[in-house]
Amino acid sequence: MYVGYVLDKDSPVYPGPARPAGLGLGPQAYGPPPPTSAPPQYPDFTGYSHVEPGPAPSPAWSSPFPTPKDEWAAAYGPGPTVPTVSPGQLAFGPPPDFSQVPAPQGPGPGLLAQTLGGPGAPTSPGAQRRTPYEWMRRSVAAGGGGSSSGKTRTKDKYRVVYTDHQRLELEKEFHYSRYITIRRKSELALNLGLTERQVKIWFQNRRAKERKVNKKKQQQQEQQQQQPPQQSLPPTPAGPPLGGLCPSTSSLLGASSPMPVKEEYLP
DNA sequence: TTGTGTTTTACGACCTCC
DNA sequence: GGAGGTCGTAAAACACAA
Repeated sequence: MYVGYVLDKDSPVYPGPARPAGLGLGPQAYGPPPPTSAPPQYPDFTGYSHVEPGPAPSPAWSSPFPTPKDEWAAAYGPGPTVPTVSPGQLAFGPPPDFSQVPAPQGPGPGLLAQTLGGPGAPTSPGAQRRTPYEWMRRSVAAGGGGSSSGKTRTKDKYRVVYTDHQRLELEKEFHYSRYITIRRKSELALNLGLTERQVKIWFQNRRAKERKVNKKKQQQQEQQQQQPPQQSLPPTPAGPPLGGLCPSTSSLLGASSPMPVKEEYLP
C-alpha cells in the first residue's frame, strides 16, 4: 500500500466525510469549474486546490488529513502557493513542485525521481523505512526500473508502476470522490499521461482496496467486542464504531448501489 | 542473498443501468 | 449493446526478516 499509506495507515481511511452528506451534491456535481468567477461550489472543501485556487496550502486536501498534509509539506517542500488561475483554466496540471520536470510521456520513469531528488525531497539519512510516505521513495527506485507505458500481460512487461505524481493526483481525486466522472477521468488521463482506461481501473482498484481495509477493520473490531472485557472499558456507543468506518465511507460501502455518476456538467 | 508476504496494476467474468 | 460497477485473480514491484 504505497500511496495508501497517506490515507490508510493506522487510521480511518477517511476520518470525516469529504463533503457533508447533506450537501446534496453527488460526485457528479464536481464538474468543470464554472466559466466565470462563480462562488465556490464546496466552500467546506478548501484543500483541494485544483478546483478553487486559494490560500489553502497545497498539495493535498486540508481538513480531514492534517498530518498527511504536514508530512507532504515536508516531503515536497513548503506547499506551493497556488498560483492565481482563472477558474476556467484547467487546474490539474502539474503543481509547481512538478513543473521543473518534463510532463509525463506516460507512466514512464523518472518523473518523481527528479522531483523527489530535489530540494524538497525527503533525503533525511535517518529516514525510517515504512514511513507513511514510503511510496514516495520507493517509486523513485521503481521509476528507474524502466517502467514504460503500453505494456500488457501479453507483452514483455506485465504492468507499469505509476509515478508518484500520478498516484498523488489520483489519490487526491479519489479522496474528493470515490467515483470519477467521465469528464474528470478524461482530464486526469490527459494530465497524468495515462489512458482513461487506466484511470478507470485505478479507481476500481482503489475502491476495492478501501473496501478491503474497511472490512479488515470491521473484523478486528468485532473480534475486540467478542473478547471478554479486560477492564472496565467505556461502553461503545451505538453507531459507527470508533475508529472504524467513517459515515461517508460506510454509507458508500454499505449501500448496494454506488453513487450514480452522471455528467450533469458536460458541455 | 533469498524467501516470503504485501501492495499495486491489469484483466476477465458477471451484473446493472441507460 | 455499451459503459461502468464489483469480485476474483495473476503477476510485477517492493519491503523485510532470516
